[in-house]
Parts: sequence; structure tokens; C-alpha cells
Amino acid sequence: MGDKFQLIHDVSPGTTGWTVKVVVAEKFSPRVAQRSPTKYQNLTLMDSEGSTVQATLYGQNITAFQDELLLGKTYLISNALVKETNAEYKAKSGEIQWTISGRTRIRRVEENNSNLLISTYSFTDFEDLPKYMDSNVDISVIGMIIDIEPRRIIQTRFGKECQVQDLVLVNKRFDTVLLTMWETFVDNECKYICQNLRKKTCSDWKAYQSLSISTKADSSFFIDGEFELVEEFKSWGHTNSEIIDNMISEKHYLTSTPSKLSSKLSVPTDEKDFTEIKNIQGLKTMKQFFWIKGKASVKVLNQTYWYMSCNNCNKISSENYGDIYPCVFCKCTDAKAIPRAKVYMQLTDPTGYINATAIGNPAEYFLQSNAEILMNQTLIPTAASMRLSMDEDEIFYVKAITQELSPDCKFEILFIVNPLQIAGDKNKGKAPVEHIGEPIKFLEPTTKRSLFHSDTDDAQSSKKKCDKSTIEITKKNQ
DNA sequence: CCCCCCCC
Repeated sequence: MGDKFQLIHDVSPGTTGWTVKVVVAEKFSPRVAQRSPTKYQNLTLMDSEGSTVQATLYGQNITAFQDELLLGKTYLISNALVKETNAEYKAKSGEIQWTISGRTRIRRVEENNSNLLISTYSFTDFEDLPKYMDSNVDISVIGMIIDIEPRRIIQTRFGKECQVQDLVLVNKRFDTVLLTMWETFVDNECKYICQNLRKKTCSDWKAYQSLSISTKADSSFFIDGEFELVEEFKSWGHTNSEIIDNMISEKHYLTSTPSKLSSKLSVPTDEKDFTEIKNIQGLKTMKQFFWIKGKASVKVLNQTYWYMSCNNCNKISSENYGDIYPCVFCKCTDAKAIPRAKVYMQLTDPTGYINATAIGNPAEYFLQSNAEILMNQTLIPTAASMRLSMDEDEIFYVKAITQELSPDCKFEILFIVNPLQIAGDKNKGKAPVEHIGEPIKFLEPTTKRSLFHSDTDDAQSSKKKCDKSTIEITKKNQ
């Protein structure tokens, strides 16, 4: 890791022009927020000195960046949103968190920093695992996955059905533990692990993973994340492939069955470790279209009237104007970064007002300007530089976006039509009316794909979510 | 058909 970049500690809220080189040290499962339909995903990023910062992705960014931010890989990151963690939730003050979004610039660096990652973890020996039962502390283990059992369905003591799948981990002393993956870990990690195991012949397995594990009070071990340290076991696995092959063919590790310990190991007892079904079902975004006749005006002068966008999909870009780049959202390889107008304004008619956003054409039409001018304008605008309010009524085609668990509606202006233009002239009826009268539309929640890997073909991964796995200690194999 | 920046 070089030193010509800033370190994580150098970056505070308000710091500008920074670039930090980081390794993705942990990548957690995406989750659905408890009190809103928002999906979020936390990452742990580590700089060259081993300092870490929590980075969070939201919504569509989770899938957009799933192949850009890979576990254990190194990146140059700039222009993340840096802020202090919410005082409501943080224990200590001054804790910093980065939000990764479309405007965050991320550049892959071909560096192997797995030694750095390893150096910051202390791994618990398999034989010491029982000590940590009930201790409720975080521990880490490192091992190589040498086998995976078929997935199975179990019933918890609460009668809930869960899908689980057992993995066999081996350490360098050839001790084994059985690691039970639960629920979404079966959908995500196990599927990936299976693929890698299947690809190889028995003597050449190279799907080495380690797992960070935390213990909970009910004696189970939960996996709450994943990291990957390939180098650690690569040569070891190769050197010892015969022994490992033999372990697998003899299935020594199955001489002790999980059921021996299963009475002590269970799914979480704490209700908040389960996601309530009401939080994940019926998460619909309701969209409704309608017309308004009234006036628009800018009430908040000090806003950004443009954003840099992909010329293919209009989504936000972290590139400079004119640059050709691969868009993470539409996957267009030669997208061009161009400015796009936007404006936040107030719509009024005699009965009241709403706040609304316009983007692209309607924004340019209302402001009587264009995106390039808006981009280059440095001062807070005045009525001389753009239109800030309307003198006469115009017609607005508005979309309402209601989030079921959110109290307020958001409005977006899709089209603006000047009544004079359609009054008895040839443009009449040419307003873009294809959405008129469109009934309420229910959309599926976004981002159904597995986050770690792009291979989720079964759609049942929308089932959620005790993102937990237990580890069960088996007898040593020899 | 996109902006905002959301969670523990």
C-alpha cells in the first residue's frame, strides 16, 4: 500500500479532494432496514495502517457495486459521503461512516493486501471455540473449506422452518469443525462455495475461505460476515492435498454428528435477531400519476441544479464531464459523463402546495436554461440567470412516490406543458400522455440478487432473514 | 424514470 494517498483518519465530514486506498476487509449481507423498506449493506474498509471505517451502500447501489467492491481486493476511493454515525446509534462519539453511492469514485488497484488483512485479525484455534460459547464476544477463525453437505430444512424450537447447510472447515493442524450456514448464507455463500468446490478436482481444491464468527449467548456461533484470505491456504492446501483428499473420502469429520451438540445450538432467541415478516412483505412502492395546473417556483435557491449522469441510463456518475467510462448501473462500457439538469421546487395551485423535483427536460424547461450552463454556474442563481418562478399557470404531469412505511410522499414532475402551446393549436394532444390515468402500480422491491455473487438463480432469496450461521464443533478427525 | 442519502 503506497503512501501518497490519505488515510482513513485523514478524512472527516467536509474534507474535500481526498483519496484513500483501502482493502475491502469485510462484506456483510444486505439487509432490510427494520423500520423502513430500505436495503443496506455494510462493508469494512481498511487502509494501509490497518485502520478501518464502516462503509454503507443503499438500495440500488448494492447490486450496482457488487462486482466493483470485492472482498479482499484493493481500491482507491474518493468522494464517498463522509459523516459521523448517527448519535442515536453510536456508542462512542466521532465515529465516521462512509456512504458509497453513484457519485463515489472507485478504482481497482491490482495489489495483494491479504497479509495486511490477516495481520489485523487474531484467529481462535478450533479447539478453543467451546470457550467462547455464551460469551457473546466476537471471534474469528480461519480455515479452508474442504467439503459441503446438501442443504437441509430444520425446524427450530419455535416451529419456524429454516434452511441450513453444513460446511467442513479444516485448519493447518487438520482439525475440523462443522460450520452450519443458515438461511441467506445458504443462498449466497454456500452457492458460491459449491461452485468453487465443484470446479476443482479433489486434489486441487482452491476455494479457501475464512469466516468471521461471533458467539451469542445461546451457545451458537453466528457468522455475520465474510472475508477471504486466499493466499493463506493456497500453498498449504496444495502441499497437503493428499491428506485432505483422504479426509474427504473417508469423511472422518462426520464421525461426530452435529446432533450431539444441537441441543446447545439453536437459532437466535432474541426476537430482534429475527426480521418480522411485516417488514419484508408488502414492501411496495406505490406510484401514481396525475396532472396539476399551477405555478412552480424555486424556494431553496442554494441547491445543486445539475448532476453528472450517464448518457445511456441517466444515472449518477462519478466521472468528469466528457469522460468515457463503464457505467456501474447500466453496465454500458463506453458511457459518457454528461451533466443533467435537476431542480427542487414548489408547486402551488389555489388549494395548496407540494414540493417536487424535476429532472432533465422539465427542469431545463422550467429554469429556461440547460444542463451545461447550470453545471458551470458557480454563484447562487438569480432571476437574471434563470427562471425561478412562473408568472402564469402551467400544466404539470406529476408522479407521486409513496413509500409504504414513510409518512410523506415524494413528487416528481415528469412533464410541463404551457397551456398557451396547446390552446387550439397543432400541439394539442401531443403532450406526452401515454401515462394518463395509469392506475396505481405496485412494484417489487429492488435488488433481489445475491450480493456477494451474481449467480443467484433461485428467486427464493427474497425470503429473509436470520442472517446467521452456527458453527458446531466436531471431534477431531484423527 | 433520474436526483436526494437511508441502517443499526
